[in-house]
Amino acid sequence: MRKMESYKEYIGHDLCKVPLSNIAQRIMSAMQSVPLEEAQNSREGGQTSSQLTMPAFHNRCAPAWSLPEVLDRLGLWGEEAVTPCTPPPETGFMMKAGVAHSCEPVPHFRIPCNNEKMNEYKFREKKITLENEEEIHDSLAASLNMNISTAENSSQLASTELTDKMLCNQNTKIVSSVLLTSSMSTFINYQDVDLPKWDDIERNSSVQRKKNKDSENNKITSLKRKKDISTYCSYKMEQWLPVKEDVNSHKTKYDWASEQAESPEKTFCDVGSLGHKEKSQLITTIKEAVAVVVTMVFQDGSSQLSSDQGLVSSVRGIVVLIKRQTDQLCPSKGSSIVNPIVWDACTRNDKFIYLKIEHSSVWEQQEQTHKKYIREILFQILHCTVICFNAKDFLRTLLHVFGDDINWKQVANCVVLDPRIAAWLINPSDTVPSFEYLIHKHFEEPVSERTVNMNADSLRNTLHQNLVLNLKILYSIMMGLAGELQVQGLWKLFCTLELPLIKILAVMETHKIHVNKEELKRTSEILGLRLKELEQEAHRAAGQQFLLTSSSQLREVLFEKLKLHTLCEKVPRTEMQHLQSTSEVVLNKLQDLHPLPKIILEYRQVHKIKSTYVDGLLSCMKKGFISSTWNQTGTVTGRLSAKHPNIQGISKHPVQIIKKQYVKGKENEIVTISPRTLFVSAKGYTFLAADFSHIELRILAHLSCDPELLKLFQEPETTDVFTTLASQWRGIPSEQVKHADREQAKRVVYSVVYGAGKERLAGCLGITPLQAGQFIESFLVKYKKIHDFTKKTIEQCHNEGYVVSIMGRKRHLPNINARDYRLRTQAERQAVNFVVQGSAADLCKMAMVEIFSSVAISPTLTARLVSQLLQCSFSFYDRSC
DNA sequence: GCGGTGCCACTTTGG
DNA sequence: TCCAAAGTGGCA
Repeated sequence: MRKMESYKEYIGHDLCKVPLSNIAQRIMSAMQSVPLEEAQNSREGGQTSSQLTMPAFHNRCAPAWSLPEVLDRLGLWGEEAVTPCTPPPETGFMMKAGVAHSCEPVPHFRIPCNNEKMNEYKFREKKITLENEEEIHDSLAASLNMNISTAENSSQLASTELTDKMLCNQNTKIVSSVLLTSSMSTFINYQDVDLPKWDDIERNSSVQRKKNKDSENNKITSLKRKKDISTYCSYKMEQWLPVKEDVNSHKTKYDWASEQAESPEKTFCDVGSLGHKEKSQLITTIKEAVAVVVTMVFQDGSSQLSSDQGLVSSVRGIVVLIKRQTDQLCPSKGSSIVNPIVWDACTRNDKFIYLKIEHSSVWEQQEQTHKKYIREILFQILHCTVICFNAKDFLRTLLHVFGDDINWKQVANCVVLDPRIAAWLINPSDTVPSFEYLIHKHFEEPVSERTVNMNADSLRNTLHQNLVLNLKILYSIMMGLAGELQVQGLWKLFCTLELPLIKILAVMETHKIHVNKEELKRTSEILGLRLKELEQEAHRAAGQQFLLTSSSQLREVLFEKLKLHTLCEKVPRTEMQHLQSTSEVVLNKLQDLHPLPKIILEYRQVHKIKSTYVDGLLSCMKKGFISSTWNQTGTVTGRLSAKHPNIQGISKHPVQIIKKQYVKGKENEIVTISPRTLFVSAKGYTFLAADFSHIELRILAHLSCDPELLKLFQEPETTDVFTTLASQWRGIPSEQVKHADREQAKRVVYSVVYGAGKERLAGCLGITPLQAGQFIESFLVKYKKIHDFTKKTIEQCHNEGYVVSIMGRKRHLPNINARDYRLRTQAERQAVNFVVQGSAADLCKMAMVEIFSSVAISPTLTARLVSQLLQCSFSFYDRSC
């Protein structure tokens, strides 16, 4: 949400006239550097090139995944973007369309690992390198040049040298430096020395980052109070030494019980107990750390690593494992995950600290001093590579608790690794419900904690010990998953899309969306009254009382009492129990035979609005606003999902309610209720909705190369594909196509593309199955290559066992070779759907990441980027506008 | 009889 | 025998 005045300036008028910053100009010229023809050639090239061992779809992904380039290849840029234009000679942003299809992404990061899988992977990579050396060279140079040239003004050659160095010097690479050049590239890409800095946080390349880090710290230190009050310090420096570790303890694979319980203060150090000197020493330690592993501890004693983590409990503190050096990992046999006990022996320099967040009853001044120091530490932690299970929750808490001191731009700059997301990316059918589940999965042994027969003290000791051990395990699991991601070719996707998205979602969740509570309550009453009326009408029509919301009771009335099924054709059955369905499709069929079905249809519509969008929304409200929770690992296709409320499912279409007037002579009033207008923007602001246009269909056109479908997008007069299709089918000019027609056309297209049966389509369109069958056939004849694409995808899935999106997102479909016809065909449809829907998810996430990083730089750039990116499809959801 | 839980049917959204 | 979600209420 931006200030209205600013957006009017940028969007309301001619965007081309908006002056651009230096870096924005570079981006824009790079966006324009690939002519349409060339882009199309590369598209065809991508289809025919099959020398590589990777699946064909994977070949399409660009090694340097810049959004403009990917979109270019999909024909997603507007006219301006495809006009040939020579970029300025000094630009480090040249895109080479020809390289786009040729290889899988080359990861910048290596986990020292000797297992066979890794060797095989390296071999494969080497093979690719030899075959496409030049292209990879160029593409890497292109991707890295953006990072380096702006900061160091170096040539392409210099950056390539750096790349080589990085690739050769694998065994000693540390996580943080790697992430600077891969996951952070999204943000660093936009760097320009000419750009005004928006805050004190450095946001430069790895080289400059280091320099700035030092000066940043000096700044922080200078902010510190001259005298630290540490009167209640009872612990000294020695006490935040590493926990005692038993080198011989790896006799069993995973022996929790063998760890001796120690006193909690020896386990990890509460930073509140440190003296002045120790405090600054701690800051230095964090500054030099290669990574930090963090977890939040809640009031009820649970942590982010507990399976029953504090749902209601508030945050008590944060436990941090400071990794001072990269571990010399000793991989266990047959597993890419390192045995934590073995690994334990190599980590003597690690430190554990505890940061108290909760407000206690100590003197106000001490509290302030403490908070200031905690803030300093967190500030420093945000400069490290942070590993956290459910990192989004951690970042959101930081924004919430330290909202005055830590803003979203600082969070935007940090590098977080979340093993949950890594595990989900490897197997998207697995939502990875808890950390314990993750351990269980990777060590294949039940995890139990020794908590029986203990007094309060030893119980606490054990909890602390477990926490320490869990943080170590978390680190090693993350390392293992990183290796696995590389083996699977998912590392770049993880770093460039999923990791930056964590921060975006954390920031999104801290935003408050205001809701008109009074309006909601009023609406709830109106709807309640209408429901009562409809209930009475239904009882009269049925000739008996029954529960309208109960499908079984309705089934009884419709088919046993009124026997309506005997008056029409076959009534569809429910999926699981094969009972006569009472769904919308059925009720639509029955509505001419009896008044009851129509009443039920209206009742359901009103009931849905009341329960989900009005009362449901009220129950999600906190102090007059709502904020959805976003789930990054909740879908198999890579899409995001939202809950409490599901903001993606808020009804789009307004509903008209007859409000009866109980005053004589007064006419009934018709009230229009549109759930989306119940959200209100703050004064002086407005909601801006921006959307890709026909993204899945465009992806389908790209992947299938169907000439008819491509034509639809290439014809300049075609503004909206579904409107065009609806006008063709109905034989009316496109101006006369209603919104409902367009929506129907959309559903029909997707239904047919993804393999809907004629019965389903017939129900959807209100035509006979025979007609529907004919329609499907003619559609697939007209768009012949879609069918070819579907066949090819299914075939590929049969061979490989999985399918891949354009950016390498994978979905395994074990049922693809099932004997059961039903299971097999379902897997086949899912395979086709995943390739397209997963690719759309890739692009949407990429857009989010690009837009988010550009917002942090300049609204002008953002406006240009958004408008081009989304084909200028804006709408304002605010009645005041 | 009461409350919690899981499954199912149905609805909304997105494509 | 379109795909992917979340929310609600009934029912066992």
